[in-house]
Amino acid sequence: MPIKNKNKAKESNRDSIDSSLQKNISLKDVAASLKLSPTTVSVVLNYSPLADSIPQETKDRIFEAARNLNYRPNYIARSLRNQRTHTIGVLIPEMSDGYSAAVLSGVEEKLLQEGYFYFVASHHHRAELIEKNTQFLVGRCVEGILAIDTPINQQSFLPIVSISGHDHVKGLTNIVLNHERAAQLAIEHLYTLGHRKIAIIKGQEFSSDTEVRLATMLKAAQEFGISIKDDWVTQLIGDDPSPETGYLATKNLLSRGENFTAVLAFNDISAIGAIRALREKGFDVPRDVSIIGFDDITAAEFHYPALTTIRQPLKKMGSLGAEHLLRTIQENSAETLSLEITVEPDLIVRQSTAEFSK
Amino acid sequence: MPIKNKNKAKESNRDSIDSSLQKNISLKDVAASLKLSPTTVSVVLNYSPLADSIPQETKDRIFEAARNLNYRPNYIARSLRNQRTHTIGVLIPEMSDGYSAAVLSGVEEKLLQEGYFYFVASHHHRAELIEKNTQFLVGRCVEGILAIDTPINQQSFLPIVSISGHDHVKGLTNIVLNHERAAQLAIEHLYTLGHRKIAIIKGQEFSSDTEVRLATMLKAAQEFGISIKDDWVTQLIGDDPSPETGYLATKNLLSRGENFTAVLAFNDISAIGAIRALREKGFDVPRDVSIIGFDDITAAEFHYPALTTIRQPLKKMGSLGAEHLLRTIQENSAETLSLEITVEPDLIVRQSTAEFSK
DNA sequence: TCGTCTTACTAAATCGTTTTAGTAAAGTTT
DNA sequence: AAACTTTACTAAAACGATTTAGTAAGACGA
Repeated sequence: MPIKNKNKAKESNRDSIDSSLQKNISLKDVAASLKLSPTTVSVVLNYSPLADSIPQETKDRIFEAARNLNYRPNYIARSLRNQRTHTIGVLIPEMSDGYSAAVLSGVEEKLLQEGYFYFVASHHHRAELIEKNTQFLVGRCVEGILAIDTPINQQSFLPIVSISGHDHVKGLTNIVLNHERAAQLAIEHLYTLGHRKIAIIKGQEFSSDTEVRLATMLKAAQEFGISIKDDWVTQLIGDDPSPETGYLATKNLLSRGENFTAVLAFNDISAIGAIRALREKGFDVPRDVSIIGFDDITAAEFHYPALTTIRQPLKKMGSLGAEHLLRTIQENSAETLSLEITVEPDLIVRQSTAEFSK
Repeated sequence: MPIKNKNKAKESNRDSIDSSLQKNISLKDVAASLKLSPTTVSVVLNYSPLADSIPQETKDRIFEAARNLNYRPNYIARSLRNQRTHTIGVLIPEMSDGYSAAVLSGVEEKLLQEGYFYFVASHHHRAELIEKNTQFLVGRCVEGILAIDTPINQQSFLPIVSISGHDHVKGLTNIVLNHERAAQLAIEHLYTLGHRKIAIIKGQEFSSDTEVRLATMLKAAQEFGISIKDDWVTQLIGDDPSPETGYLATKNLLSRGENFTAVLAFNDISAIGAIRALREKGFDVPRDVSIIGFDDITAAEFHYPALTTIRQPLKKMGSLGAEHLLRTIQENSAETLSLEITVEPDLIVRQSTAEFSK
C-alpha cells in the first residue's frame, strides 16, 4: 500500500510536469470539469467572501481540480477586469553603466516582494527617447514610473518617483542624496589631509546630479576657506559611461598647467580615468595628487590604488524609490504633494587620498 | 488671422498635454463621438483590409477624432483578444554583476526595436528561485524566456533561448562562445610569451561556463605541451560578484607555495582580485606574474595594469539571443530542434601579461 | 424588374476573468 | 402555514479591444 501511494505521488508529479507543456486551462475548463459555474470556481479560488456560503466539500473539490488541471489564472484577463497590471515602468539612461544596475537591483528586490514586475527602457540621455519610452510604458498600462537619473519635466496622471532627479514637478517624489553632507565629507577629508588646491571634475550636462554636485562642493570648499579657481574646474568629456570621460577631462585639466594637489571626480568611473591620465603624466596617486571618487561602485574598492570615495547607497535608493512608488499607487493618491526623501552618503577612505606634504 | 491660428495651435498643443493627465479614452468613446460603431473605428485605425470599403473621408474623420481625444488603445485588452503580449521574460543571476547588464543592453536594444518589452527576474544562483521566477514569468503570459547564465533543466511549452548556458534540453537554443577558440587564444598568448607554469582559477560551481572553461583550457594547454598541475588549479571563493572571490582564491593558491608564472582567471572581476592578492605578496603584475582575465568588461581596460583578457561579445550575445527568441516566437515553431549559435572571442592584449624572462 | 454586386457600415461573439444581481431549495421563525 | 433567512449556487454584465458574420441601401446588368 505505501508503495502504491508513492507511485501515485510520482505520477501526479509527472502529470504536472507534462501539463506544463500544454497551456490554456481556463476557469471555464475547470468549471466544466466539475459541472459548476465559472463564478463559483472563481470566488472559491480567490477566497472571496462570496464563497462563504459554499460548503467546504465543494471548495475542496474545486481546489483539487484546479491543481490537477494545473490551472493558472490568465494574468491578462485578470488585469483587464481589475484594471490593475501590477507592473511599473523604469526609465534609465543606460543599462551597462553600473550605476543604473545597482539601483535596479534594489528596485527589483522590492518589487518582486510585492508581486510587481517592471519594464525597463533606456534612453541614452536622448530627450526624444525619454518622451517616446514614457509613452510606450504608459501604453503598456504600467501603474507608475520610476525614473533613474532621468529628467522629468511633465506632470503625469501616473505616479512618478525619481531617483537622483532634481526636477520639481507637481506630484513627483524625489529620492535624493544629501548632497551638502556629501560635499562636506569630501572637502573636509581633503582639508584635513592638508589639501588647499583642489580641482573638480564635474559631470556632463545630461547627468542630473551635475549641477548640485558642483554647487555643493564649491560651497563646502568656501566654508573651509578653500577657494577653487575657475581653471581648476573641468567637465567630463564624451557621453559613454566609461573612464575615458574622466581620462580626457583630466588631460584637459593638466594641459592648463595648474598645480592642484587633489581632484574631486564626478564619480568613480571618471576617477579611474583621472588616475590613468595623471599616471601618464608621471604623477603618482596618492603621493603627488589625491583623488576622491563618488558612488562607491564595486570597482572602486578593487582598483589600484583603491578609491577613496563618497558612497551613495544606490541599492537602497532603488528599494526606497520602489517602496514609495508602490505606496502612492496603493493609496491611489493622485493628490500627492511633491515630496523629497533624502538618503545619507558615507565617506569611504581607501588609498587614493593621502596627506599633502610639501 | 495668423495670430489666431497660432493661438489655436498652442491651445490644441495644450489640450494634448492636459489630456495626458486624464486617461481612459476607449474605442467606444471615439466611436460614440463620431456616431460610428467601435467596429468601424477599429478596422480603420488598424489599417485592416476590412476598412477597404470605408470612404477616405470617414477614415480621415476617425483619425482626427482619435488624435484629438488622444486615444491610446488599451494594450491589455488587445493582448487578451489577440493572445499576444509582446513581452518576454529574462532570467539573470544578478543585476549588478556587470555581465548580465552587458548582455541585457543587447537584449533591450533588439526587443524595443521590435516592439517588445521584457520582465527581468534575478535568482542569485538559487535553484528554487529559478523555478519560482519562471513560474511567475509564465503566469505573466510572457511569449518566451531568455535565460542568461542560468541553468535550464526542463522543457517548456514556451520558446527558451539560453545565453552562456550549457544545457541540452529539447527545443532550447543556446547562444555560446566558441570556448575552444577562447582557450586557444589565451594559452597561445601565454605560451608565446614564454610561460610554461600556468595556474588556473576556475569559476564557482553555479556559473554555467565553469566546466567548459576549465576543460578547454586544460585541453589547449595540453596541445601546447603545457601540463597543468592539479595544485595550480583553484576555484573562486564566495558567491558575490566581486573581485573578493578571485582575491581569496589567489591567496589560497599562493599559500600552496607553487611557483607559477601566469594565471588564467575565470573572469575580469576575479582577475582584478587576483592582482591584488599577488601585489600583497610582493609580486608585480606583469613583471613577476602575468594574468589573463575573461569577458572584457569596461573595468578591464581601465584597471591598473590594464587587463589582457579574452573578450566575449556580451552585448552581441544578448541581441543575438533576443533576435533568435523573437524569430522562434514569430514562427510559432514549437517543433524547433535544439540549436546552438556560436560567437567568437577575441584576445585583447593589454598590460597584465608580459614575456616571462628567467 | 428581378437578381446580383458593391458600398458603408453594424451587431454580436470572443478573449478569460471578476462581480453584481439573481434564483431555487431548504430551513427557521412566528 | 405564510414570511423570512440561509445555503448553494448561476446568469449575465463588464473590462476594451478584434473579428466574424451580417445588413441595408444603392448601382448595375440582363
